[in-house]
Amino acid sequence: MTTTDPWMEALAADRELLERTGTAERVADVLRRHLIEGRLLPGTRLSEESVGRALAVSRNTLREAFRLLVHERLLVHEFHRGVFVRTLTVDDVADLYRLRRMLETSAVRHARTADSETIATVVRAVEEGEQASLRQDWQEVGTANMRFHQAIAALACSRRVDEIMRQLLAELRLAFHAMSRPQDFHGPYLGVNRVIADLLTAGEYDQAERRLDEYFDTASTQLVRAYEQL
Amino acid sequence: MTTTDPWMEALAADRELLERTGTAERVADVLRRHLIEGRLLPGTRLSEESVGRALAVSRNTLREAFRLLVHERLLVHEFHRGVFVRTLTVDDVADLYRLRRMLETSAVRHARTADSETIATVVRAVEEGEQASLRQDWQEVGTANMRFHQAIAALACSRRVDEIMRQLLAELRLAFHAMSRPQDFHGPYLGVNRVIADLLTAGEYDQAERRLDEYFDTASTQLVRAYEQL
DNA sequence: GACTATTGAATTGTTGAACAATCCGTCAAT
DNA sequence: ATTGACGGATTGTTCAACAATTCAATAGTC
Repeated sequence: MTTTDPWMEALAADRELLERTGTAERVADVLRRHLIEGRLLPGTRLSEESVGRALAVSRNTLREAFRLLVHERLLVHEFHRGVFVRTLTVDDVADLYRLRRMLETSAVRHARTADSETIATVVRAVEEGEQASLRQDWQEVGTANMRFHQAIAALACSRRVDEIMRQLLAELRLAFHAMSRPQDFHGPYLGVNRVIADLLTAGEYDQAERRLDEYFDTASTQLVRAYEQL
Repeated sequence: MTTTDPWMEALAADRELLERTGTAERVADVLRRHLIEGRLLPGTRLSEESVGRALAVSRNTLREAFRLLVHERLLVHEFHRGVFVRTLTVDDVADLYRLRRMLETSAVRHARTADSETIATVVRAVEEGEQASLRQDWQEVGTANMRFHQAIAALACSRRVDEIMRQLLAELRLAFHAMSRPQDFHGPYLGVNRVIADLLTAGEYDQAERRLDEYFDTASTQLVRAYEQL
């Protein structure tokens, strides 16, 4: 009876949903949220004692959480000095955009193999951005823009690409928060996003890729330029 | 006097060379080497007590090392059960090849901006593979092939791409070690590698990219096919 | 015999304390 | 202003303890 039951496989697919998680992971989640929301300025030192006391976890558990975030490049670790909120260099920002361009344009190129629901997610992100723009909710415009690009990367249908993209965007937020008017780097691209989404639904993948590539030309130089003046 | 001395900058560039490293990192290095060299069969459980005793480190330090390797997907962590050497599924192998194809073809496309030394590294990897093939040293043929693809990815001139590629290839080795005759998956591609390298030195980037894409068509289906029969 | 419940040993999860190693600011000396 | 020594504070690492959980073996039930 325990052979290949058709329903059992459906259950097994949801196996990962009930993955229990330890304290270190949860601590890392909390810190990660604070980091990507810009509550901690780059360069800030996170002392084991104070953070541990604030979250009521032991130093050992906290250090495990720190390791995770260091591996995700949100924190940097200096031996015998502690962990600090990462401060991205101009080279880092340029590098992040290089990687983004590679992943996203490749994803669009392989979009013809993606199912319609995946493309619908892209469209939805654009719509949410447009509505947020009408409300003049620039904060939400920014996160909708992030979701748009996450959705673009998802066209590759690869768990690993999704994961890399998640990390990449989290890291990029460190750069955005360091600047004075982050809105300027999301609002102007609403139109391009719409065009790309429409091209995707129309099946014009080559054109979508070209538009995306042009977007990166302007967006990356703009951000790098702005980031250069510390 | 401590202003912008021309030599001081040269020194500062070598700053990263003296990064001291803690015990956890070194433990992770040791375990990583054993993992990618196939000394531990996938599915093997690494008990904190025995590994800690073997390496003479405390449980806490060992757990920090485990976290790093879990983050690199070389180990998997099951709550209250321990860490195990990862066993890749067929989907994992397919996903790894999807990501490789994206990164490597994109890297080749942007190869025109890479300096000649970076391309020379590709050629060198091919030559080392060819010489190892003459010696019938199939082990070395395999690692030379890995170096070739690492060098291809390096054409993107991105620290992050290099890092992702390193992890990706380490993960792939888990799949190779699980198979009976790993040689079959490196040797046949020596010719293609040579062709791609020659096209790169000749500046024929589009053709190089097309050849690489074709390589992935055959290589990925071959490996997935072989991996399906457990 | 097949299935379920219970028990207990073994392992992991987490904490707290301890000590060594190192960093950093301070102050004195030159 | 530079150097050197001192001392407090922080991190690096280990150890011991206990709670939580798994796993295998046992016994019990139909």
